[in-house]
Amino acid sequence: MGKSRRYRLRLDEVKVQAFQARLLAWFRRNGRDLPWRRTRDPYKILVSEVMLQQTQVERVREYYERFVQEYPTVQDLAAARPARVRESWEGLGYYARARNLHAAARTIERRHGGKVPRRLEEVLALPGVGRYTAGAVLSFAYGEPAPILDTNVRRVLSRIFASRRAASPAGGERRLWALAEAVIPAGKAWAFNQALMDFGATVCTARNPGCSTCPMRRLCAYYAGAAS
DNA sequence: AATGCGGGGCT
DNA sequence: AGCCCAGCATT
Repeated sequence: MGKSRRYRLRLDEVKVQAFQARLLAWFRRNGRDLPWRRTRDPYKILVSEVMLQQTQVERVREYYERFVQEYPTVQDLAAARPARVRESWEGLGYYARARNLHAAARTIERRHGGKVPRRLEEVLALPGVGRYTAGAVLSFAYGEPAPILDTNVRRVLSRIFASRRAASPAGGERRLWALAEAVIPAGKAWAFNQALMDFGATVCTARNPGCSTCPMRRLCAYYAGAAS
C-alpha cells in the first residue's frame, strides 16, 4: 500500500477489467479447495500463510490441520512451550518460522488483545511477517484490498502486463507491487488474490505454462510475444 | 544488494 | 548427485 501507491502506473483500464472478470470466472470453476480457504479466522490464516512461505501446498496441508487442531486459538499457541511448537513444526523446515510464529502469537496476545491486528503496519511488525504475508492476512482474513506478491503472482502479472522498459530490478519490484494493488477489484480482494495464486500455481506456471487453454491469452503480453 | 535458512523438485 | 528455488530476517 503506502509506498507502492505513489508509483505511477499507466494501465489500460479495459484490459484490467477483462483480466479481473476472466480470472474470477476461472477461479469459480477451477479454484482449489484448501483447508485454510474454509476459514476466515485471522489466526488460522496467519498460521497457513507462514507455513506456505517456501513450502508447497501439498506439504503444508497435513501440518496445517494438525497445527490448528493442537493450537486452535492464538491463546493456545501463545501459551505453548517453545519446544512443543518446534515439535509440531518438525519436518516442515525453516524453523525460524515456527519461532517467529510463536513469538507473533505472544505479541498478538499481549499487545493486541488476542486479535490479529488489521492495520498493515501492525501486521508487518509481527515477527516472521513480511509484505507478502501481511497482504495475505489482510485480504484473506479481513477482505482488505491489500496486494500480495509472491513468485506465482509476480510471474502472472509480469507475463500479462509485461513492462516495456525493465529500468532497474528494484523499479520492477515497485511497479509489480503497484500493479498487484491496482488490479484488485473493489470488494473482491479475497477471491481475486486467491485466484491469482491458484492461476499461477496451476495454469501460468514457470515451466510449460498452459497457454493453449488459458482464458487470458488474448490479454497476455507474454503469449503475444511467444506466439509471434 | 547479498546471504542463510531446510527441504523438495527438477535436471 | 548436484543445482535451483523463494519470503523473511539479517548483514
